Amino acid sequence: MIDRQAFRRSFDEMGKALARRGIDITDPDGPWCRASALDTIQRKLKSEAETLQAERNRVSKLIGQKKGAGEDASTELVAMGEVSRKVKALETQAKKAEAEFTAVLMEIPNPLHESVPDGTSEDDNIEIRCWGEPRTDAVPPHWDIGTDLGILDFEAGAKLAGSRFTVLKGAAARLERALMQFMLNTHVDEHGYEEVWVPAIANRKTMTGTGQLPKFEDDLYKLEGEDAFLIPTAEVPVTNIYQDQILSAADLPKRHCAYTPCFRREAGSAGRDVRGMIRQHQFDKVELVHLTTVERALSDLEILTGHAEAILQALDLPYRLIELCGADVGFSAQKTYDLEVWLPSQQCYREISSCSSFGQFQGRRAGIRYREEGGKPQPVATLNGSGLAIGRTLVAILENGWQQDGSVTIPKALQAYMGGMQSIT
RNA sequence: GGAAGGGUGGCAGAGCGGCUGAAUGCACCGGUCUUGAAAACCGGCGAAGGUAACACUUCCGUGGGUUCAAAUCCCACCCCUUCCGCCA
Repeated sequence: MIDRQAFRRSFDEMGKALARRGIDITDPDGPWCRASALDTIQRKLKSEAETLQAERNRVSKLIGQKKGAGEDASTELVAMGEVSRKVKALETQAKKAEAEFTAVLMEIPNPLHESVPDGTSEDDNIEIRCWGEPRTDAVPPHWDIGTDLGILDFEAGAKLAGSRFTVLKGAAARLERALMQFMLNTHVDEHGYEEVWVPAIANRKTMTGTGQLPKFEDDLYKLEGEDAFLIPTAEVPVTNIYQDQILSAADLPKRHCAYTPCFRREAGSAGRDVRGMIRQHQFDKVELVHLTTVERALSDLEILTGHAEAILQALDLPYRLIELCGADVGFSAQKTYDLEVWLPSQQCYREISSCSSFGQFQGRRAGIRYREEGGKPQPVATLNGSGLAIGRTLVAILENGWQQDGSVTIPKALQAYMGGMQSIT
């Protein structure tokens, strides 16, 4: 959620930062203009209600004193009966206006950081750097590689659950598990993360805290009969561990990594990546989450991104780092880097990790605050990134490790996790 | 799912219609004392909105209700603990 103070005091600046996302800030029916109008109404009603409340409090105290002293207070009692009715009516109105205002604020995305490049589509994203040598020879798509080796079974996945589900068998199942272990171990042992294990179901408040709700309910799997959802990413439960807490500045930065399954309805993705394992309704991911100070947010983003890159490098997978332009940065983020891994069958780079700084946007929504010594509490800055998406990593290994004889070479770093297996045949 | 108990400030824990935004202890901050520290003593110390600063308003799980007045009484819901049932 955007900062209310800043919304009023830096209205024009913030509007400009939002306009760079392609949002029309002059549309009177748009959230930006509506928020502005609702704020005025809300504040007026609130101040009217407060004036009357002050009167009621003052006289009620007087009544108490008079009664205590055995004096007659009937005049005040009658007068306050009337005031009390008015207060109640005004309070209700003010509360309603405040709720409407907040609801609209919740739908306004995070203003972009000034360093984010301009752009109108993903074509305007900027390549920052490349790593590794992309292979350019003809490589079959991973679904053929996996099916031929008998380790990916898309038909079984479809039978069990529907399209966009896959069954992994033998070496593929083990590879999935090996990747999970390898990634967690690397982040814990080499990058200093504290590992957490969290629920894969989150309630509405938690989903709202990180920004998935209220706007993106259609992307989530909702549980029948409960106000709870399957998590689309570990970011949700891990960040919200600190929901409604005040941390000490000395506790920051907090760095957590977590493995969870992730569930996405992919409602708007009909026809995209229908074959193979690139876009699944359920996939595994190891996620990196930072809670830090406002000052450190941007520099910590570089650090976090580096931790994700380290995994790709250790697996010897060619990749590039791109910075998303204004039009492509997600709702809650202020700045985002994507890591894209080379897929030889498609002769292009595909997203395998997304690392974002959220500034105080999530901290404000989720009520996660920190206090400098002797200072006032303020929202923490949050960051997160995939470290990495495991299913897509598996795809990348199958394709980049594919040999002419149909076998797949396993990256050295994973061989110990595979029981010494060097290649899948 | 059934029964009982409970949700109060960073933590622990009183309060159970007005003098309570909340005793007390711990933690924390400032001071006295001390070569220094500890102890002891003195003072301060919740959050949000609002203000130039005050004032003022709101917040004792959440939402309603009763009352001139609610942390305190009533209703509903949520969560936690214990016991029973079921179960990996």
